[in-house]
Amino acid sequence: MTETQLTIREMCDAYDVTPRTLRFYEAKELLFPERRGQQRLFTKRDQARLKLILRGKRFGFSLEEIRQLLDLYYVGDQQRTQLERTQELARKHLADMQAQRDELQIAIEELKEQMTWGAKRLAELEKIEAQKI
Amino acid sequence: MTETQLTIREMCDAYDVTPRTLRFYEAKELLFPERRGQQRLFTKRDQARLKLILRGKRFGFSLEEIRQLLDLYYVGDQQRTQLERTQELARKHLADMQAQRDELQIAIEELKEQMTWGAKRLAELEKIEAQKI
DNA sequence: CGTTACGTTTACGTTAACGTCATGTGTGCT
DNA sequence: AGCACACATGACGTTAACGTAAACGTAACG
Repeated sequence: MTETQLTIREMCDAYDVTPRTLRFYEAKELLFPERRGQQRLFTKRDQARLKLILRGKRFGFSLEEIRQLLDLYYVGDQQRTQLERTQELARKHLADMQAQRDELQIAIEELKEQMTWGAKRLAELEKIEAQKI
Repeated sequence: MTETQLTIREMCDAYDVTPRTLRFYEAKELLFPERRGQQRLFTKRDQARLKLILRGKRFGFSLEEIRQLLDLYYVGDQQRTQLERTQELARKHLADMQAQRDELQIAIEELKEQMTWGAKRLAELEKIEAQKI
């Protein structure tokens, strides 16, 4: 049975990060590993959070932004005003992400065009080289 | 007729960047403004490049990555090997961007789910508050 | 019992991408 | 001529997100 608690090394291997990074995230209150003596033990919750952190980073969100968003996934027993604030924040991020996706789609198509153009140029160059021989 | 050459200030106003940023991009060889005496004059080409730079940044690419990609849009008269190298680089970036888009789509859907869940919680809390009154 | 492996804290170093400040120069207006 | 003003060039400062090194604890292994 796969242990639900991971040591720092197992965590690093599993998610391809360094120990320094995990300690840094803990210091920034993004993760809250438990302790066995001095050792850190990363729970399922920490693992889920780390996945979200890494994903957020790939989308260009700062750690501070991510920290606030993480609350959304672990609401549990919040006050009403806090919950409303979190929802509002989420709305903004959602809009951000949708805009980013749309713009990304456009950029992808443009890049594809440029590449087919480049491919044509290459084909021409090869023809010319073939003639030289 | 809208002048095709922009001064640094016009450029800043048009694209919402600071002079420092434009000089920095020039130092990093991302832009190549001409000179009238000492003054910089940003050509159409520089403006197009700046748009691509800003877009690249929004997608989380580093300036160095962007610099290399910009070549793709200004191939003109490259050598064959250089052109091939550029195409290869573009393929990787394209794959990157597509993966990013797909992952982004998934994250968007997940976030939406969390938000409807949060909305339900909010509705419950409001019911309870209404009863208290 | 020494040492090897893994973990900890503390502190200083590093890189990217600019911001900020001091100082100098050319340009047009009055 | 005098002056403001936009722009130029260094040079140093700043922030985020870690890297790296020093100095120490502890558990297992031969």
